[in-house]
Amino acid sequence: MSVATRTTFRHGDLRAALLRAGIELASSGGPDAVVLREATRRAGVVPNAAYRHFADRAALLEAVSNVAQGYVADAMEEALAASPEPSSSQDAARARLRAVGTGYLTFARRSPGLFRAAFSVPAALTGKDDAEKAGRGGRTPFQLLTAALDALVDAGVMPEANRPGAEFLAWSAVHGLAMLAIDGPLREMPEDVTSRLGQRVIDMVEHGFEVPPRGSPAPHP
Amino acid sequence: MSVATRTTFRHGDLRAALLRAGIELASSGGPDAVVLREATRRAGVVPNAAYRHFADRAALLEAVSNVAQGYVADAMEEALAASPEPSSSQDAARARLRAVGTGYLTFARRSPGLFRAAFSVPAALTGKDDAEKAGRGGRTPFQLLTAALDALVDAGVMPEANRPGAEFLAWSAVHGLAMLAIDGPLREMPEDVTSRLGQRVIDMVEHGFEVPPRGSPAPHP
DNA sequence: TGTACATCAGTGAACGCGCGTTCACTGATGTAC
DNA sequence: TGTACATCAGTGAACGCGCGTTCACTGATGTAC
Repeated sequence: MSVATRTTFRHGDLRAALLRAGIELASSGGPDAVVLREATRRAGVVPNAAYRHFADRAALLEAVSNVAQGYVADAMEEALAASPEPSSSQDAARARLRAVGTGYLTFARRSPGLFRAAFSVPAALTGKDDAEKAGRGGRTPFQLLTAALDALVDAGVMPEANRPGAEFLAWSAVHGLAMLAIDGPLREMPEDVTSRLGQRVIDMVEHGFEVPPRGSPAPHP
Repeated sequence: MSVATRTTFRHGDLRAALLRAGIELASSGGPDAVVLREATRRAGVVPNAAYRHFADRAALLEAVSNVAQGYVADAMEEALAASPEPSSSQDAARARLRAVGTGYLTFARRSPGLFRAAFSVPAALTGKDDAEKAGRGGRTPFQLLTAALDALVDAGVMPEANRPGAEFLAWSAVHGLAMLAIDGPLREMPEDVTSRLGQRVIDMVEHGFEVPPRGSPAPHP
């Protein structure tokens, strides 16, 4: 694979090489496949050399997770770019939220191993360094989601009363579908079925956000 | 823990003992903690004795997963029993669906390790033997969900057009929340916050199911 | 009711595996004078 | 511009660990006559 044939004693950029190897490993086998020794093997280096650049295996895994989260952000931005021109500011806000969900699901389907590395590793998610998780646009998936929800409120599509905690409702819905499609009962389903389900999950979230909370007066039409 | 002191050569019921040990292990460490050698240790038996009762580690894990799924079914039935007396058949149908979701989430919060063993092990979910996954009421979580959705249609609460695939929409929403609360960013949140989020996720699902699908005429009031 | 025998649950010992991590080292690089 | 030296990236060897699984066995049990 990417076994480097080195002539120099110094590697050059071992940290980057290990990270790249870690990403390859996560891609094909998920977070459990991110194995220090294998990463050093692929970088053409002795196992303990990794400790010059990562404190331990968990640190490598966290770095991989951050990169993967950046990719997810990219997928979200791509989905937004691919969405049809909105005819109103309300539609624009809706399209933005849908793109966040669609990008998340597309990435999960396309790179299940990396997806799990991004979002199924407790330590990685707790890590504070937001900048490391950003995509090319400079924002993390969570920031993109938050901004999309804010825009939904600003456009008057979502009642303010629904806003608090909304990121976790939206996240739950798409995350659950992603997990069921990767590990669970949807694993064997053809892609067009799961992607239709994805759009329905997003519909459900959208509806849920537009409806005023329990006990509120209905908005006038 | 449950290290048996045996006087007889025959164990008596080693299969059950291994299964019990497997459940203990999953309870405290999730599916990865279900380790053949440790299970035999706890059963007071030599490692390879396990092979008289399980083909391999995966078979033990699958059995643990099935038992755990039975527990989830029990939690759902308990949630239903605890829900307030419905005043109409519509309310009864809604309460049934809510109980399914609430039981799922309650179990995930109470037994995260077992929950993951139940629903994050591909092989376990694909296995055909439904009876093994049933709770005391004789039904599996998936069967309870399906029945609740059917009841929702029968009561006229959910348009028939929404019915196909609805189990995966509902499942996704609560499953995602459960996973985020176990492994993810909701892990550190106090229980009352996550349980309120749980109810909001269920609200969202309920709303989503009652709204006619895109492009359909609105139902008359 | 008593005995011979087949069954098969659990034993004992060992296999090969790969992992993360620590230790004392060496030798290429970049810097200060 | 040339040389001495400190730095520190990568080496070599080893550690202890626990795992799943296979093999040939032994001895308690239940059954057939």
